[in-house]
Amino acid sequence: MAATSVLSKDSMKESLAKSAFELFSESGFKEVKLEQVAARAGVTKGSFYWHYDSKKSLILASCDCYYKLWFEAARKTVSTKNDPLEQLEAVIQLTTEQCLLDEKNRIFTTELFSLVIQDAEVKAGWQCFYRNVHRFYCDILDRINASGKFFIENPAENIDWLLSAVEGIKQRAVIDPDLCRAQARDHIVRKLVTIALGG
Amino acid sequence: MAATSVLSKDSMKESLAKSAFELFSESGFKEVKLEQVAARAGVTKGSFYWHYDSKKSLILASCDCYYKLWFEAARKTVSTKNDPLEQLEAVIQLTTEQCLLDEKNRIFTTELFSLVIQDAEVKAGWQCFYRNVHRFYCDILDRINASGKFFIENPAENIDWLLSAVEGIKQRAVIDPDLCRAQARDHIVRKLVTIALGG
DNA sequence: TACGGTCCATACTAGCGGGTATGGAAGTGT
DNA sequence: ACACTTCCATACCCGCTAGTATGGACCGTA
Repeated sequence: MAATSVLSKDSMKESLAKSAFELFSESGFKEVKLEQVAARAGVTKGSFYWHYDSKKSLILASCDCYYKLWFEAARKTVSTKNDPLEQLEAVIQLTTEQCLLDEKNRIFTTELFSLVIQDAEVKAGWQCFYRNVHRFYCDILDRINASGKFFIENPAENIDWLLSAVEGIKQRAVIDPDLCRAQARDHIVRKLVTIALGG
Repeated sequence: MAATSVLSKDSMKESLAKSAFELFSESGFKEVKLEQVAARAGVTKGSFYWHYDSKKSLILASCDCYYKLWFEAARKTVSTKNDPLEQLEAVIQLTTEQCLLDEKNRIFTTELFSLVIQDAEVKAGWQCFYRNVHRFYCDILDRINASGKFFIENPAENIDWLLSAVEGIKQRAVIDPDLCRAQARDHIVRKLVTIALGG
């Protein structure tokens, strides 16, 4: 197998996953047809099956795509600050914006939760992602503790409450347009920071 | 139309809605087929269409079923206590148990959220239900305030955070079996009460 | 030049499930 | 006794889509 072939194969496989992720984020897993996914990637359904053996494999790939994007954005956001407290605020701000303003994010995660309940593999993937996100936040709290400015007693539990609140906000945002106002957003971010710090 | 016919008609229509609600709570909206719903209610698919004109009507009816059951359980729970603070604790306890122990509840609501995003009618129904739940909790807080024992500054906002946290817990419970331990449950209930009281 | 692997398109199958057409049994009003 | 309504069953249609069968173009290799 030549090097170019390898690249071509992987790139099309990833392109299909990315196309799927985008479409799933607009209409959900069941609504999106394989032909649409293939078309967006520039191939046909027949070719799709050369790269994936089923729709479910594609769904799993699109989840990985989402997980990867989350960490890319989060790490990038963190890297813009030096102070760990500012890092926490920045990541919470990022997460809040995603919940409140990015409807596609909401659609994808909501659909994902349905699947998590129904499918063991999807559940395992989500479980892994959730643990990593949890650790990501905890690391920031640990750095805050190390800085000596604050002392956070139960970082892990605070983060659990933070993540719970975030999911709740995501759902409220679906039916409550007022949450998207800049003022409400800032208020939410401040409240979430308080939760993370154990207040 | 005779009285017996009226009763029979409404009873079968409700029976179909109830059967649908139960099946949806086990496998989700898309998975459940109209034939299953009809069979559980003791009729066939053809008969189903005499009572409902589409699967979507059935879904809406099953949602109403859920909403009704929630308020029945909540009101019953509240009626067992006189002290509004105890009422609050009891309802939060009830809600938590539903989130943590009742998998069917989780499945139904998770599926419901997917639909809320996709369908305007389902969304409107959920919006109405959410408002009523919100008011239900706020009324309890108002009674607590009236009792003079506590003073809760922002009842409405506290309840928003309470409901957000509850939804987050529901999701965490899917992947975290530890939450179902009695000890963890009590801890969560205490924390939620604190949130409701504005702590 | 012959061969085998890669990647893709075209055309097709299969079966599932929402919805319909139709008829019939039982009860009701006159 | 007659028509009429209500409620249900049987049998059927039809659209849709995941997945398959097949063949061909291209590329590296011997």
